[in-house]
Amino acid sequence: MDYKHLANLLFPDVTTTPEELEERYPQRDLPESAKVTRFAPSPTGYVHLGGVYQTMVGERLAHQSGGVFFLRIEDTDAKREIPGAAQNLINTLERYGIKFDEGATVDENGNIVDNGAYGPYKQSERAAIYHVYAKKLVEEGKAYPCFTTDEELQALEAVDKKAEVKAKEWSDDANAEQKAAQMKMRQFTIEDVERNLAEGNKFVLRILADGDPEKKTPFGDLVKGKLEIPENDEDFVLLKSDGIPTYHFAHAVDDHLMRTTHVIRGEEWLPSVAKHIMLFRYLGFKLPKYLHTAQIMQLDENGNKKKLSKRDLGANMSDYSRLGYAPAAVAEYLLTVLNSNFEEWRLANSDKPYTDFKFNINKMSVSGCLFDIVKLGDVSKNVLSKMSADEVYTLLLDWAKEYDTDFAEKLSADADYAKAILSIGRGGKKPRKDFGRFDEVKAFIGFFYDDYFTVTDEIPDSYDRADIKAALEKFAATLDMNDDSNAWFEKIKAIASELGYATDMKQYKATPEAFRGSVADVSMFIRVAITGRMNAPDLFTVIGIIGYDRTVERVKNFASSL
RNA sequence: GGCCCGUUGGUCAAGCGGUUAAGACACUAGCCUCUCACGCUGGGAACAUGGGUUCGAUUCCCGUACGGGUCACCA
Repeated sequence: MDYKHLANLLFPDVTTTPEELEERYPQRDLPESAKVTRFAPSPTGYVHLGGVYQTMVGERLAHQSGGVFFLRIEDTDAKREIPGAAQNLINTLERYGIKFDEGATVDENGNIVDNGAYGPYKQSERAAIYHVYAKKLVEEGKAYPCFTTDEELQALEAVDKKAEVKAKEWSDDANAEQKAAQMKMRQFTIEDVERNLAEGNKFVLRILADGDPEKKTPFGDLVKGKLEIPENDEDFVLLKSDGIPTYHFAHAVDDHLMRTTHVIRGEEWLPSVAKHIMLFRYLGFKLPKYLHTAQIMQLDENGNKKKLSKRDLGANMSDYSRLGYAPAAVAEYLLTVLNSNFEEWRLANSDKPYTDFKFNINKMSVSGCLFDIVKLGDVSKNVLSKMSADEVYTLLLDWAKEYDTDFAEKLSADADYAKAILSIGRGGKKPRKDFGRFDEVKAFIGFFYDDYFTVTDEIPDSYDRADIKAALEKFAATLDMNDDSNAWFEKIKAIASELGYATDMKQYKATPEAFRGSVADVSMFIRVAITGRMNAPDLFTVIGIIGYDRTVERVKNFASSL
């Protein structure tokens, strides 16, 4: 067959040569060790935790090596595309400190535009480039047109839609039928092609696979290690009937032309590497290094692991915004899952930003982990406890503006007051860790605001109401804002003593029957009166923030309610 | 069903032929303490399974079981 002629029939408009493209997209001028990585999502809507996870790997690897990290939008499936998804993705990633050096970006009008010399970075705009290589493959007899329609294929029972296949179960017969159909598709003449073209029939371009699945190719994955994969013998589709490439073809052309050195993607791509190896070989491209990441899983109702999916809490990055997790907290959690020595590093470097951590491919896990929101909570508490009150205030206010506007108004009405509250127990070697997310904050500090203050905890009946009343009245009468914490507490001890409550806890524990209670109980009366709760941060500090008037008012109100 | 990958406490995981099998989260006992949070000291809890190889296997090989992935003109 005259492949040259065939190629011209199929791609009459292509005049560019592969050599010209090589020149247009030259080798990057970078040191040998620099890694060029990319994130290549399809804009199908929400941003998945797994996407951020992969992004962190690519970003770290590129930037730690002095390389380039770029964004490519894989919008080759128009059916699944959601408007605004790319913008949302870029914004979300930015929240998590992920910045691209190059690639698709958002301009001031909110449009996706190119930034860099290796574009276009949207695959939908690269059709002409793919066609250059498609034509080359046809010329070399490595790819061929297939005019078989979807319906015909299904009639052959060769290519079933996934749902149908599942319904009737896989069988060896189905595999054999598929193989037979493939052999049939390979049989055609130039005349067939000319006739189909003349009739205006659409075709897909298929690769002419020369692999033998009985033979294995050694393949080194950066995470999985040495693998053996059977050669590809499937004439998979390169160009769809609309002339847009499939993932496989686009991956080979784009990552070659964009000079990607390390392809980072989910392990669901592992079964496809045989196809990619074949494509790079056919095209004469150097195979990049591959790093297939394990997936983040979730337990389903049967107790089996399942990929964390859309409906699961924590899958969608917007969940973290809504719940009020600080981006740094999510990032650090991801790092604990990504690199097994991150926690150790964190312990030894508690005041450094997580970006100082040296990411190491060898410390990545081979198998998928279960998403653990409890662990996230712990990481988050630690992260928040190390922030300054100002930082927490800013983050909290941002969250509240979106999810609790009333709270936001109160926080911004008196920023100094809010910051004073958020400063309680902050700093020092043993900072308080009261909350891990911003949606927990209001319940914790609400009592500082009169509108939110209510008495929720009840003082047990075992305490004499007259004692409580007396203690509170004495407390209100002797409160002096000039006292330091010692003097202040001495006064409480005095009150306790007057009422027959022990002032020394050891003594009280030794002989509880000798007292009506202890100074801890007296403190509790005061605490409930002022905060409405049995549990709260250090009372002296709380009173200092609430101030004399409101403290006394609350104490008196509570006393008179008894 | 074919092919590929995986399997150390409830979870995340160190380990890379000889260890009392780290650590973190969670749980739990206690200490500290005006309560809580923090912190500290303890505790229970693991190498899926059967064969090899070896003086010796959690570590190496094979099988089995279980789990995951994949088999589209989706990525």
